[in-house]
Amino acid sequence: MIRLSKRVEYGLIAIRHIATKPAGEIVTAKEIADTYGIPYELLSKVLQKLTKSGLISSHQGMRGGYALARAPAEIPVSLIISAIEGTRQAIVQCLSEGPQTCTVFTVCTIKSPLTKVQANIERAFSTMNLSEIV
Amino acid sequence: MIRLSKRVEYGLIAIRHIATKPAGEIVTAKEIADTYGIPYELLSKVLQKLTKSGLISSHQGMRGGYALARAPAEIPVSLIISAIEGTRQAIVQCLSEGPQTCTVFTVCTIKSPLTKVQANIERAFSTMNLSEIV
DNA sequence: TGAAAGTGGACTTGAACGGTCGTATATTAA
DNA sequence: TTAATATACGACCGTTCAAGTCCACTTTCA
Ligand code: SF4
Ligand code: SF4
Repeated sequence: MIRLSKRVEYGLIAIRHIATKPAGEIVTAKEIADTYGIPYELLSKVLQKLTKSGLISSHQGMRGGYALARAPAEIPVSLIISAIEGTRQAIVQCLSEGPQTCTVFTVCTIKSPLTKVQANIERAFSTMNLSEIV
Repeated sequence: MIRLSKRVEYGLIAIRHIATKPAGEIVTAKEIADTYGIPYELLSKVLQKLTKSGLISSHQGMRGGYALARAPAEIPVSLIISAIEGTRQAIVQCLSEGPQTCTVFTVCTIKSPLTKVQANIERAFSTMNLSEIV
């Protein structure tokens, strides 16, 4: 079906939470987890992925935590999704894992229209940035 | 992630195949399965669901098969998806299984923007009909 | 009557998701 | 220097679901 993973939802909630704070303020994973009732360990994983892709910056050690690495307007939702999902972010297999991975690719008659749908969805997510959902 | 199920893809391929035939011509599940290399039993289930929702008509017995029940322009892709997926066709849980099913619903800060995204996707699928993908 | 077709339920398998645990490492305050 | 607090990271577990398979039944027509 067409469903966002919980990780993506948690990531969106978390990065939005960070964005509501004064710029540069550091927020801990625990604070976010407690605020929204999200499993701490799972949220940590998500925040680490967002860190690795450069959307937020991490600060280890005591008094550490996370802060935005860019302005909210510079963070499209599409980047958040791809940071968390890695591959598997396309509506159909052949568009994310490659044509070879689908056994019916050569005779498939719907990949062309679905590619257009995919483009529409991508555009929807890339034109919406963090500042719009705060 | 955001992915169409294989059932939906098979359903789209199948119903498009039927639509390419002269109106009223009956096509067997076996013919479709053979043409596209789709597992026959799985395809049958999908066609049965499309039949139950009135998008195609079935004819049992020898020389039986399936035919379109409406004109292609009267079959939006959204109907095909909902016929096959039943529930679980929303981008987030709270929109398809109901608000109560999500443990963080009351404090969730992203459901409002995601509802808009959902509306966009629904519009994309409901404005595209079968005649456009043939 | 029998072959060809749809109907429908049960079942298996594998992968993915959500979640958890344990440990290592970095930083800072006392 | 040390203890507390925080991220980093990999391994692990249980459930659910998608995909596919199997089989028994019914309908229809030649
Ligand atoms: S080739 Fe067709 S069936 Fe295969 S993944 Fe792409 S759209 Fe789906
Ligand atoms: S309430 Fe928020 S977290 Fe829960 S399903 Fe809806 S969007 Fe996702």
